[in-house]
Amino acid sequence: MSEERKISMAVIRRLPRYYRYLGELIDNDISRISSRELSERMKVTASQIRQDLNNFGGFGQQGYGYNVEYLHAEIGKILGLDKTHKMIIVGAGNLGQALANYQSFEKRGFKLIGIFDVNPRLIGMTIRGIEVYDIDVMEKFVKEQEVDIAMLTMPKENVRETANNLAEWGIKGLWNFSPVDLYLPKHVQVENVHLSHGLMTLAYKIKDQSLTENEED
Amino acid sequence: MSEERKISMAVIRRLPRYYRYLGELIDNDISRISSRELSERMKVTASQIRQDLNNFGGFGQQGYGYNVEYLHAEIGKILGLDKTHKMIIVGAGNLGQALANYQSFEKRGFKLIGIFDVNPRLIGMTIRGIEVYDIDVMEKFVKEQEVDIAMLTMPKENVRETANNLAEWGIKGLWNFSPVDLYLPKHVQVENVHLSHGLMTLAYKIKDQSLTENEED
DNA sequence: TAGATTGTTAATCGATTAACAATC
DNA sequence: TAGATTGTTAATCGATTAACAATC
Repeated sequence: MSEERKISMAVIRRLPRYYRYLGELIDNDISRISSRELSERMKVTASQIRQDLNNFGGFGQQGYGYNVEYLHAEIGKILGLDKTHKMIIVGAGNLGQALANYQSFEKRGFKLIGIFDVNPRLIGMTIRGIEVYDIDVMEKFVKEQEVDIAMLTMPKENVRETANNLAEWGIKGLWNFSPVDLYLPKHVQVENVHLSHGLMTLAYKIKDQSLTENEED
Repeated sequence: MSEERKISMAVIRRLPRYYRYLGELIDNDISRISSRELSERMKVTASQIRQDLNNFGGFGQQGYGYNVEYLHAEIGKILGLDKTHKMIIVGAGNLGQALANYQSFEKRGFKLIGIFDVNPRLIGMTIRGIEVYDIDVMEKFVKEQEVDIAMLTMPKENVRETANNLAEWGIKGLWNFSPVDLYLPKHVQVENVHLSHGLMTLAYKIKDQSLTENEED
């Protein structure tokens, strides 16, 4: 069945950045770009850009470069942004509320359809039109709505149990904001945002000026 | 002048995770651990752990393993957590407020001393005892207080200019939460949290089950 | 002393960069 | 056609893993 290449996460993690730069080029009415010029803007090698893209197919044209709009759309498809993802937030505290207010996720097809919390004072509240429900009804909701992604913004004490439950109820991806590592069945994908790790890394960089910094995402 | 090794960012980005696991071991009254046992808990190779640690010196003892408390403290020192870092938040919106409420940063020596915003309705407010100031007084504040780190949680439109200003005023590190890449003088370290990148990566993983995932931080 | 486990060197593996023929 | 730039192979570089002698 066609392609049988294994694409490394290093490559995947660079795609959103390409996607962002290409989006900006579109905003600036730039319709065509060469790997060299893009490499200068992004501070990476042109070679890397061409290698990365060629993991997925030949999107460019010799002597011309890449069509910005087309490449943007293709990378979007690779990332799955052409599909709608139904999301919920578990934990309506500060961080949960902050993320609920992110408009930009919708634009990429990530649709927030529910927020859950244990706190009676938050239940019934509405954030950007989305209701905060009692966590007791989460099982029913996740199963009936076929929720794809859950953002875990709750206290770390309950994260493991909640993650296991969600996995059982058929969730496909967890976006985990707690300082806990989740080990789940492989049909559930996990993406961690360990904020404190980033802060510690920054502290190190401040201390030690002699870096090798390979790349940021 | 002693050590002259170049330590890669791949190694540095693993340190916070070691630090976290060692902290948990301390909480569980485990005072000693071998690289093999730690590797099983963390799902990495024992070899990698020993290699990583030996970049900074021999913290273990043959036939015994590592003293948990000692290793934890040493990694803390490497990361610079034994020093106090003065922090400010620029942008008192949802995300800024969420981060202002993170207690755990203080424990690692990151001390929030001010929050800044342009919105008159937020100025004067207090979050966890820390005042929200008018952004007009930020220059004076940063210079007088010798602020180390700024968390940038403001709208992306103003981020570049603010970052440049902060760099000029002597900031050492920027923790950037906006979908913008900052190119600054090398005496200013930048750590990005591109939330949307993480979400897009998660969408890809959901789509494509055949991963190579190298490692999370 | 015997057993365990590190520190460290060597081997492997993977990712990045360079180079260039293919081709628009 | 000549020039530009891709797609792709080959070379290099770096990171991970394996192996084992040193040593507690």
